[in-house]
Amino acid sequence: MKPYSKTIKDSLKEKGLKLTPQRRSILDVIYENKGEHLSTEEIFELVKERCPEIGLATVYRTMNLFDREKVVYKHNFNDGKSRYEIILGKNRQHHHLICTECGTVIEVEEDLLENTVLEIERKYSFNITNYNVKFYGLCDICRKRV
Amino acid sequence: MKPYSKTIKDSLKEKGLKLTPQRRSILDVIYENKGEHLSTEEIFELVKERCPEIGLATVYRTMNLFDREKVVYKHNFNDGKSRYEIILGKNRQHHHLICTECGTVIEVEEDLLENTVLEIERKYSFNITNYNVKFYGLCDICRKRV
DNA sequence: ATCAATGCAAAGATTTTGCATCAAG
DNA sequence: CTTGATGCAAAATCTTTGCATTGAT
Repeated sequence: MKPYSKTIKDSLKEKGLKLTPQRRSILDVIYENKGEHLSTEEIFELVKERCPEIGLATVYRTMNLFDREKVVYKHNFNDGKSRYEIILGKNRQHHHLICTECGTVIEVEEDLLENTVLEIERKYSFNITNYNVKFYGLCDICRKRV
Repeated sequence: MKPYSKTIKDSLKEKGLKLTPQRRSILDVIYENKGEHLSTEEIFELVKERCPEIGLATVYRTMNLFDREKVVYKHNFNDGKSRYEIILGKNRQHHHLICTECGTVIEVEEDLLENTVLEIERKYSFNITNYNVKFYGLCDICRKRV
């Protein structure tokens, strides 16, 4: 049993939703690629290897479901498509450095704003469940090249 | 003369690009709506009022140009379209609280990570030119309602 | 039996592109 | 005149939806 299965299955069942073979395969794929930021099409291709009858529309529907249920985080790196990252255990995202020259995305693992969250919540009367930071600039290679 | 015109015109000219009437009108519109996050279509509609012959494709092309030239920041609030915000003077963005229930976007004016930027730059060998924080959660109204 | 989930194809929406024309240096 | 910019329409993407069918509970 994959480490995510129990909790996700439960939280789906609570809402009368099912963990179908298709959804399980998608979950497996995004778990096994937890370092990547796969697009819907890429997930579709990978899932097809183990579940050839799946349709692209199902992947789109499932990713929307997983986004609503906070199983994944939906990223936008300005390449025209949504990209997804599984949310594991701790409920906060990690963050990204995005090179504006070559588009490379580098993960940042720090807990950047844990201290600030409470302050902002109070000041703006807003209940923060997650946050995400994107840093834009030049990666090491492009800085030397440009 | 609008306060942005000088610098932007210069930085365009340096690259052999022109500040045409269409581009100037777009600039006027996004400057006059600096509190908003207008979509391309919305910009198009507003620009048409003062420049009726403009085509939608020109607005798309111009917004891409302005994004590359760092005249605007291209936002994604997961509503299916890109939304733009003019970048004025100080080169850092402000940040946003996004309600996952109703989609409301609230501006956060704090300087959140100025102290952390240098640290991250060193640690990841990355030259940060801008950053953006999105906080997700429930706004005051939705928290009471849901 | 019921109700959600699926696959497929069609439709929708946003964004990009090809091309002839226009405008400025 | 040369080169970028424009407008229009067509094309290209990505994403959603309608509908008949399937599959669990």
